[in-house]
Amino acid sequence: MFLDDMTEFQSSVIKLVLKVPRGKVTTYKELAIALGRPRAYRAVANALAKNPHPIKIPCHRIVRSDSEIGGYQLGTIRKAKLLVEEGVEVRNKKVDLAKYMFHF
DNA sequence: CCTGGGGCAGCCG
DNA sequence: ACGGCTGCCCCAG
Repeated sequence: MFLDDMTEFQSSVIKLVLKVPRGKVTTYKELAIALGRPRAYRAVANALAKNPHPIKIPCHRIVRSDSEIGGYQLGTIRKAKLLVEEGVEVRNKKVDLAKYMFHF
């Protein structure tokens, strides 16, 4: 499957992302912490940026710590749309973390 | 609200 | 193998 041809780091990031339920979000930083590399948030973002299956992998549920939805391979607009479809309200490119944040 | 500096896996020469 | 970039970032100032 898609977890094959990628590094350990990358696949471990993907696995965690798959745990985030619909209607919830988490941050790049949270993922880094969950991975035991609290300072690797930038690398986490990169891993998702190159993810080969943006459809099967809900990387749109990963937002920035400052509550901005952040970037997306297929366009920020698309990311916002996907979130809204899942029930996460997005206003001015921002989400209510206190309300939608998923904790590992 | 904007800015600089920090931090890290991947990619490329 | 080595070193210098480059990002779906973060946070203090």
